[in-house]
Amino acid sequence: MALMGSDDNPVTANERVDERYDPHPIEQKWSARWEGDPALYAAERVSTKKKYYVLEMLPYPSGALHMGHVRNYSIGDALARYMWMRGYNVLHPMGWDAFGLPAENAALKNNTPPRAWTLANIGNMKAQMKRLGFSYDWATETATCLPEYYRWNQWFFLKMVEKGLAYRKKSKVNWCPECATVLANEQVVDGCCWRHEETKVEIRDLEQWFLRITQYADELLRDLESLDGWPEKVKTMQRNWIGRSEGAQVDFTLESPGPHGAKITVFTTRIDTIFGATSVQLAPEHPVVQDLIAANPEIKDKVAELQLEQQAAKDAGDAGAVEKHCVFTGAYATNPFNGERLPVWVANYILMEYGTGAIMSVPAHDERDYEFAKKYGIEMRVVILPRRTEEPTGDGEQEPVLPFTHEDSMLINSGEFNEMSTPDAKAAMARLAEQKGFGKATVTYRLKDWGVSRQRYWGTPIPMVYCEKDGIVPVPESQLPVILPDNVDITQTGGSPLSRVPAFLNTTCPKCGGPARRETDTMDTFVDSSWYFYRYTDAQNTNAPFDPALAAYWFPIDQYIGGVEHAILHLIYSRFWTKVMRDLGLIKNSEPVERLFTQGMVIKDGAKMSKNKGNVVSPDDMVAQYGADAARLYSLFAAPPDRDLDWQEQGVEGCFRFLGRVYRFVTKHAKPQHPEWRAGVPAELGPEARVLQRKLHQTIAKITHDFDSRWHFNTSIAALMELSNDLYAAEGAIRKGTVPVPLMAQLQRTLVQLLAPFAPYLMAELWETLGERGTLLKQPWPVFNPALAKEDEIEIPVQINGKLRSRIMVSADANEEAAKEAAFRDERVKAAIEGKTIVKVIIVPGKMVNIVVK
RNA sequence: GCCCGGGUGGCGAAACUGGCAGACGCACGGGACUUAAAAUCCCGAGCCCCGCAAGGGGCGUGACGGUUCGACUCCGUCCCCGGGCACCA
Repeated sequence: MALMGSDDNPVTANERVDERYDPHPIEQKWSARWEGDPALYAAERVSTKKKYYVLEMLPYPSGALHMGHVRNYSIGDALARYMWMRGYNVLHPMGWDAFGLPAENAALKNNTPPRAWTLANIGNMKAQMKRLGFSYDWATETATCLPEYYRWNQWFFLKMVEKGLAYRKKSKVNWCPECATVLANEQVVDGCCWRHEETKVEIRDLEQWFLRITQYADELLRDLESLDGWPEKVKTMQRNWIGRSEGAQVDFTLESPGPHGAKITVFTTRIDTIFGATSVQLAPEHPVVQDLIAANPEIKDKVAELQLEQQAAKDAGDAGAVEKHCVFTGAYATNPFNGERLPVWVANYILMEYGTGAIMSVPAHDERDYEFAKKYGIEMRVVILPRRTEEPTGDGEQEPVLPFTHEDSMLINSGEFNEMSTPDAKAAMARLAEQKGFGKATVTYRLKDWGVSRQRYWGTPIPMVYCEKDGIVPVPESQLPVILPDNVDITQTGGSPLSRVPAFLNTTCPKCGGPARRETDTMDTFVDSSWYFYRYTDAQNTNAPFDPALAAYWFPIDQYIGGVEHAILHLIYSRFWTKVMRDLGLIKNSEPVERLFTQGMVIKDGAKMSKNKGNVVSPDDMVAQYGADAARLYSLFAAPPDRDLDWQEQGVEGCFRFLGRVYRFVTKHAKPQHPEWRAGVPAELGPEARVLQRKLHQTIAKITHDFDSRWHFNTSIAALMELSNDLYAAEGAIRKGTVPVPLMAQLQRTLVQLLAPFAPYLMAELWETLGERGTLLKQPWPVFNPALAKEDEIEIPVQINGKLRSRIMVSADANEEAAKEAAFRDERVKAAIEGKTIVKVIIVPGKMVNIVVK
């Protein structure tokens, strides 16, 4: 055995002192071992342990992972590993959101069939994930494009048809010319397609399948209250999206009725102001407008113009900025509350999609109506006043500043309702309207039913058949899955590609056996991701989407991690689907996710990474250069997980260096053959050893606390760096032999365990170096001893008049008296208060002393 | 316009309940090792001023004001950046 330097003690130092940290052989070695042990990350089917379901949002298999994925999965993986070490039965699955348009686009571009393209991408990305060392149970892997999965989409769809939750209707839909398909409301952003930010969405009339999510609107809203583990921001976004608003509908009778009806139903949240209504306003697309045009053709062009203006405003995504224009139709309608005759107008600021597409205009008490009425010189009538809590100061009614819209008001000029408060009047007026049959209290939602038909190929076929004799007929459950055919020409545009596949299109009616056509639209891919996490609990099941008993065990998901961009789309559909499944009797839980974490974006050079900006960093490059551990470590170290992360390659290098330091320390100081290596740590330690022991216990406390509460892994890793720095600083003491071998062993073992959730490859290797067998993952998490973590002596600041003037050493549990004494004994303090009067001394034990002098 | 985040050294950040601002890392400077370099190890460092130096003083968490013995932290007014919502009756 060759000894190194002359002062190297053979008992304390190994020979591989200068060995360089090369992550690649280590990561390859462990990758191969883990690959050969499929049970390693498998959840126990039957277990006495507490369960923990940690889930990261499943990726779309676009071809390669990006840094956002690496960050997302590094957070989830650290948590999964930690929970394993805490002794939980952990489910940590992964899958693929494998249907969707990019596969068709790629097919057009490269002449590769969508299936082959998608499966190749999955293969590639799965290899990347394995290379990064994520602890997924691949036995539960799910790809939504496989018939084994999507048949259950079809099954759910049939159940929803049965329950009246899926229905077909003709309606105005959002059409993206680029995607050549329909979009859900949720997929339209500022009048443009969510995937094509430059492409304006067109409005088309189409027959579509809809899911009745509005039936659950109230519950979706109400249950947000119970989601304590969700970010407030996401809940607010969902609340806004659902947009519940309580109000009333009131029928205004038309003087000259047309074929579209004799009345105009308006929606208002302020029925209490109805005596102040001075006109009725219709959306340009309101059906009654057709009748009014027929009666008065002069307004036709103007209405068309208003409609165009409205569309332009929507496209611009800046609706509020567009000027209000209106046209008087010449018609009149009667206010049922006071029999008053009101002019009917068409206005460009009234939306057909919301409420009833008609309003009563109350210029004195509504900002928009006020703006419009001022412009057109329409009468304003004040019918509510601020409520006086005290006696009026003067006589005569005080005119409020218009528009006056406060809820805390009192009615005037409103007949029998005079002097009622706004809430009382709302209730009383709605009641009267209902009694007399011209209105009622209603609730309106912004949320619309979910249009799920897509005129695309690469998606789940909708399991319905059209028969000339029997009409729309569901495919019987026994005939599922309706297989998506291969070899479909998707190069032609216009219409669903499946409609050009006769073998698919032509079928027989399940009812009468006669010739029939299949539905050729496919489902929105958000259907796939609405319930995939249930499938993970029972991915191989061929008789049901999953075994209810397994779902009951694993659900709700304990921790879901993903990007905030899914705050409404995916996360609201998932909540809806869970409630439907509950009502189908499949599950007991009403919410899928207990705790939700939304991580920040990965930024580089001040912008989100994107091909356009050319600032993309490839995970493969990072792994090739620094190894998976360093890349993952950096993605957690550079910023707290909820904040945006600025990617700096030199930062990765810093993490790589840190891992190198840990590697070298352990390879140098591991002495598993030493007779005392496994002995207990002595109760009495010298000062140098004690410093290390204290730091160790403080570090365990810190990391444990970070996992259990804040998830500020950047500070966890910083604490581990501090521990490692202290170990290096103690090398002199180690050489002298003043750090007992059992403590050395404990220091290294614990450091490796604490780092294991963040850098699993190297820690597995070092665990072995330390002479340990067995999976690190299944070792119990280190326990800290508060007595050992406690400082004996601490330095505290002494301030004079709030300014730092000195620092003193006191015992950690020094009381006020002791701290005060020590402070006044200090030379610098003495000098600073010389000749001054002491007004007051503030002492916070263990923190500071402040002496106030004059 | 409304609702959330955020604004701290050259940079990423830390300070968890009002108690030493800048932990940890990057970049930088110096030293050790080396024929040399890389790698590694050690030391330094918010800014400004005084001093040859040891050291001393002042300023400092977007701006201004307030509360307090004491404010990155609490309150008020405002500015900037990011995100969400926005004619929703």
